[in-house]
Amino acid sequence: MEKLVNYFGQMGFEGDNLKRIVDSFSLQAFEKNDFVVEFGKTSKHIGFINNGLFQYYVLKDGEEKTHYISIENTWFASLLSFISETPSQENIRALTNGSIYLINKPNLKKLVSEVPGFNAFYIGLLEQSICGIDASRFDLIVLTAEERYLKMLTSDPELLQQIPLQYLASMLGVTPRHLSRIRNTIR
Amino acid sequence: MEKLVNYFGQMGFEGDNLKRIVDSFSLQAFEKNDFVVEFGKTSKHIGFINNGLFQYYVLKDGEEKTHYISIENTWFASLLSFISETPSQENIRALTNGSIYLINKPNLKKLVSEVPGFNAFYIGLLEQSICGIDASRFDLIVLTAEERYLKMLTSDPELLQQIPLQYLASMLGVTPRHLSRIRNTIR
DNA sequence: TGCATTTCTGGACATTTGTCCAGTAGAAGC
DNA sequence: GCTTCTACTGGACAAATGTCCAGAAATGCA
Repeated sequence: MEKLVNYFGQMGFEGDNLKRIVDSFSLQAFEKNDFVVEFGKTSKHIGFINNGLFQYYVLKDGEEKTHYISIENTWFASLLSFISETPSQENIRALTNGSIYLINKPNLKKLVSEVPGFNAFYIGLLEQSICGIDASRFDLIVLTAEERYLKMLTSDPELLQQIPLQYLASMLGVTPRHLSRIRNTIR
Repeated sequence: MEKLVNYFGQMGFEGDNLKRIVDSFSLQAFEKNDFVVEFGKTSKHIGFINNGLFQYYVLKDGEEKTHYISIENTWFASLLSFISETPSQENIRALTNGSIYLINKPNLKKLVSEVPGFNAFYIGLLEQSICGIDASRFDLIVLTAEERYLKMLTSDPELLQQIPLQYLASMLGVTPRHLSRIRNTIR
């Protein structure tokens, strides 16, 4: 649980509170192609990624539409399903072997109401998530696929190196054929 | 402040707590074309819309790109700017005369930390916002403009009736010319 | 009511993006 | 070392979407 201790330590928790928080998570391993969240099932956990790459996607007319990929040291959630306790509209799958520190909703709620400061931490986490998702939504409307690609080149270079271009194309909202054209014109 | 009293009453607040909450807001009127939030300035408030239509947009190459429109009885915010206290990337403007109950951040924080239950309310509001924004982002990647239009027809009929099609086209990510084609093929 | 302004539609053509596919290169397994 | 699989590129053509624009319809205002 080392990463988790470090993370919450940096967030200002210590002693019994830190232990209480860390003990509420459990580390689960996933092999390449394992599902973490499956379409139609309600997601009961959120988590902090210890290592690995996880692909969020939906099947449409038999095709995978990737809308997000998370990497290590970031939070992981099928937000809509977890928050509203409804069946997930998406699949989340391990693209590599990896592991995630998971926590379920009852335990999360307990931390929020019982551990001093955790409530402020959770509000901060929600606010950060909103900023990230809102900015991403903003870019989808305001920027072209080429501009989004250029933005990723500078803002997420480590992600770009790790994931196959076909997934990236899907995230950008274009076909692999077209991403190839975009990459070609940039050179 | 009637709408606000009703709203927070339905949320389970009463007596002194309800009064304390409502008194933290102030009603501000806007005339058509007034700016509520201006590009480059940090947004200091969030609010609850008493009445009116408010357009969120950005100027790109001299053109307005509308990414959202809020209507009465919903919450209003330039989220990224308000939360992260950075200059707004967007303009928000009144499309009609209207008014908004506004609250600033210090007052909001006080309510969160001092009024019993407000903290849970605020977490719920953030969670609801995340669900809405995430679903919208999801649709932008997974659905075509035509599918998004059909979805709005059933999910937001009142909004469709109120806003000019040019703004709707922009929200859907197409030109007015193309929205006209979409509407034509649907008939 | 009538004029001015804004909004909406759709034609003609240009550009962008997708589809289908074949070829190459590199990685993985035996 | 050879085969097999997967990822990536780019050609040729098709389909979707944008640009420019003019006329029609709707709306606001005097």
